Amino acid sequence: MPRPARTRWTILGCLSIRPMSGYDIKAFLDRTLVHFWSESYGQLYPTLKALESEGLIESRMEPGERGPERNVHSITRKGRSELRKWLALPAEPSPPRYEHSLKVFFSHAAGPEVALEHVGRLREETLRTLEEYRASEARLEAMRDEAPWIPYWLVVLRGGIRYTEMTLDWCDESERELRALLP
Amino acid sequence: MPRPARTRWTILGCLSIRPMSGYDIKAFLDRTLVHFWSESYGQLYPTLKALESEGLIESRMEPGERGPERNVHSITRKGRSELRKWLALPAEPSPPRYEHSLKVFFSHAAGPEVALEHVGRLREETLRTLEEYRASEARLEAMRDEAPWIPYWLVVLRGGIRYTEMTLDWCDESERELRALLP
DNA sequence: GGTCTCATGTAAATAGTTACATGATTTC
DNA sequence: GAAATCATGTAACTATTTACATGAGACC
Repeated sequence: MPRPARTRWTILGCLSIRPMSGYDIKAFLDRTLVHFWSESYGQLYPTLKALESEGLIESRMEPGERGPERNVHSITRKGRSELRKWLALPAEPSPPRYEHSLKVFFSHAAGPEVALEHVGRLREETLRTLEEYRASEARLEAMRDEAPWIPYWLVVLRGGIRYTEMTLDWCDESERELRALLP
Repeated sequence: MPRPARTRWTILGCLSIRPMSGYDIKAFLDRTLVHFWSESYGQLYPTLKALESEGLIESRMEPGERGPERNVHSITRKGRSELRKWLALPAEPSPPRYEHSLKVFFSHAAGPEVALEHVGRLREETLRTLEEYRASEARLEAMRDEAPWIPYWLVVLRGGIRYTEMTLDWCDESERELRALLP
């Protein structure tokens, strides 16, 4: 039994907001969901074709406002109903891939200095992410009543904020622990 | 340029602790690292062969204590040196796959009840994980001085504990937010 | 003329899971 | 004798990324 192909649901989710081209979907994902989910063009374009042939989306070419023609996709009634079915299903776990944790876990083979560098880099990355999150939060707060999906986005975003804050605390604690291992 | 194949480093990391069979490695990963990293037999066995042919590990058959023969692998000096090199490199980000977040994000298309169910399920899963973590923490604390790698494992484990505690707080907050959206 | 953004798509390769095949030993 | 655990491995498939090919329009 194959694992569920989640690109299709991601696309359907995006199109449930508004009609988009493949490029739009990619940009939307990269701007809004980048820390929770990502897709590449290599997945997006073939899946868009499949969804059209299944009647879950409708596509039509439109002249680009500035640039080439755009292939704009809209979700159909059938697509919306499939999306709702998928949303109601429990989330499937993805195999965990925390490379930072993996490296720290095995750092005895290299020494505490190496682990400390990983923690330091993670702190910097996390600080940058937190700034992005706070900016997004302010933006979404300001337009909270403009669209009915904003509250859901905020719920997810606040999970991200909690995650980054927790990570920074962990960095503090871990640096103390690891410095104690220094020769 | 292909993405780095991280199965090899995972194997080398495990063998830096002690010699293991493929079965041992899988069991070790599933018992100790399951929430941070995972590998399947389909990746493990072929990679073990590749590592042997590259001289990073050495393998020899041994009679099983209870059961069939075991193919036991040990890390070589060259393997240890390669592992150290990889450990010193910055961690590569993995594409994020938080399906819970994805579903909550798009839950406007299905309604707050659906989002609340996801949060509820996540809480239950997280509670179970937290129990496991606490048990592991107690076990590792008790044997802290028995092996020099335990402090590194504890650092990672405490990240997991913080993560689960943060998640439970998020579930509380999100349930309040989502209940306010109920009709 | 050069570079950036907009825009669509394909080909090749990798990474990874799942299911299957096989069989020994131990425990009930 | 059934079931669980120990143990190795392969085949088929899916998911996914990366790199490439292509080109229009805007801006400097």
